[in-house]
Amino acid sequence: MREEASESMQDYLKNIYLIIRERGGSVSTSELAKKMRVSPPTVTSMLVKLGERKFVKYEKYKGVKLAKKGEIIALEVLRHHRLIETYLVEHLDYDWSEVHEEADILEHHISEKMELRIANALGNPKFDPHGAPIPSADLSSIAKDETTRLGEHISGDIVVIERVREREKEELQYLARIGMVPGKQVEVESVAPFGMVTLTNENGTHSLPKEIAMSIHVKKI
Amino acid sequence: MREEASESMQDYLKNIYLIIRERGGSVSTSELAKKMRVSPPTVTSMLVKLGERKFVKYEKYKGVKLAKKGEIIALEVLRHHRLIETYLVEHLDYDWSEVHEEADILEHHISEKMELRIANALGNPKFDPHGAPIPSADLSSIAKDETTRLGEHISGDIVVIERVREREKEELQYLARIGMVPGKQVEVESVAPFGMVTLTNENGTHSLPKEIAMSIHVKKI
DNA sequence: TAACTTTATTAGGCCTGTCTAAATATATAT
DNA sequence: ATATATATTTAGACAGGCCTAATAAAGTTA
Ligand SMILES: [Mn+2]
Ligand SMILES: [Mn+2]
Ligand SMILES: [Mn+2]
Ligand SMILES: [Mn+2]
Repeated sequence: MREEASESMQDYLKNIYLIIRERGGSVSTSELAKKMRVSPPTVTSMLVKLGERKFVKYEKYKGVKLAKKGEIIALEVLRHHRLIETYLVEHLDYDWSEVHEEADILEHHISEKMELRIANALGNPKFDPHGAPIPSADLSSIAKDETTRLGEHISGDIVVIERVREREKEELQYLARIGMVPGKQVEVESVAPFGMVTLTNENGTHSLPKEIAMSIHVKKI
Repeated sequence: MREEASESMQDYLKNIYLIIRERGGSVSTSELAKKMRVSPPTVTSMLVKLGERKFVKYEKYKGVKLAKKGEIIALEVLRHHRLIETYLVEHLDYDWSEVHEEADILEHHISEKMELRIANALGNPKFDPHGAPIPSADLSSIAKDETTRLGEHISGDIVVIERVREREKEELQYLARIGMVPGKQVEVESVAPFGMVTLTNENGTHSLPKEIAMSIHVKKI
């Protein structure tokens, strides 16, 4: 399946999937251009091509959504990505915060056999080291998101971190350093009106910009 | 270094290196075209490009050799290839005979960090599962070949297999099945004039075409 | 709704790696 | 040494993925 789409197409499909999964609706040319670090005309011409090949539903000036074929490819690439990240952390001594780049390349190049061997070596995990759900081997399912965002919580809430979304490596390293990683418990101390959240965890008290707090998924306890 | 050459260039350089290491001299257009499964004009234009970028020394109608820059890239890619093959066998339950394709792709896509982590996980091996030498981390050295070819030996010689060169997967699987793998001892029973060698190992007696016997490197004991 | 701003598409071009067909250089055989 | 065969290069084309500049559509504001 994935071999039907070039590496570049696979990345477009994956990114369309990720944007829509996070916030629904459809994806605009400029949004995709920004995420893929490519010019808008490049996106337009790729969307035309992906549309012709029935990977996406694209209507001029109206944004793009995935067609079934495209969603399957997106899930396949995402499964590879998240399995690779997990493998690098569990078996090759990578840090949580530094696996992304490597996985972003290798996701397109491992065989189905290697995917299987990696998944087996890991015991078929359902989540990657950031807490992101790994699509099932048959690509039929991916864990539903039942979390809230740390940035939505109010003073006094006590939560457990379930997931930290992809961000710049330095940001992730900082969060790791202050103990804001999946599995840790955090209490919301205060929420300032100008977008700063103060939190306490086992490491002490820390303040984070709301944007960062919104990229941390949690469950209230 | 390797990032200066495209994936395709890396493969040309690697294959030029492999041909010259095996038999010296220079490499012809048609030879390379055959090895790379590409048309001769494609090779010509690539050689011109590699020459302009000082990766090779190429003279029209006279074949190609590697320049220093090109040799370093070839060694780097080869190190990746052989480390990956070793890793797949040692840690991901691949069979000796089925690692080649995977490594042929991944060799271009792993980072220097991953190379290092893989090498460490393996204890910095000097040889891959086929017995081929792995270039050193600084690419300054690669084990000298001190073996003879099984196909050169005469009746009565007793040898140990040191290396089995890359061939079709099915051929390697057959050799594995009859116990012709690195580390095993073999006695040459007879050498027929029409190019058939008969051998005895712990599995019994087997005949191999001379061409195959020539791709098995051994040391006489 | 008219003017202006923002977003998206069209037009045209470039580079890489590949191909086939035609031309030419080199090697081989009579 | 000439003719023939083989190997190689040149010429010209194409698809993929990207770009900038120009144009046009959609959205926003007055
Ligand atoms: Mn990618
Ligand atoms: Mn897969
Ligand atoms: Mn390769
Ligand atoms: Mn390397």
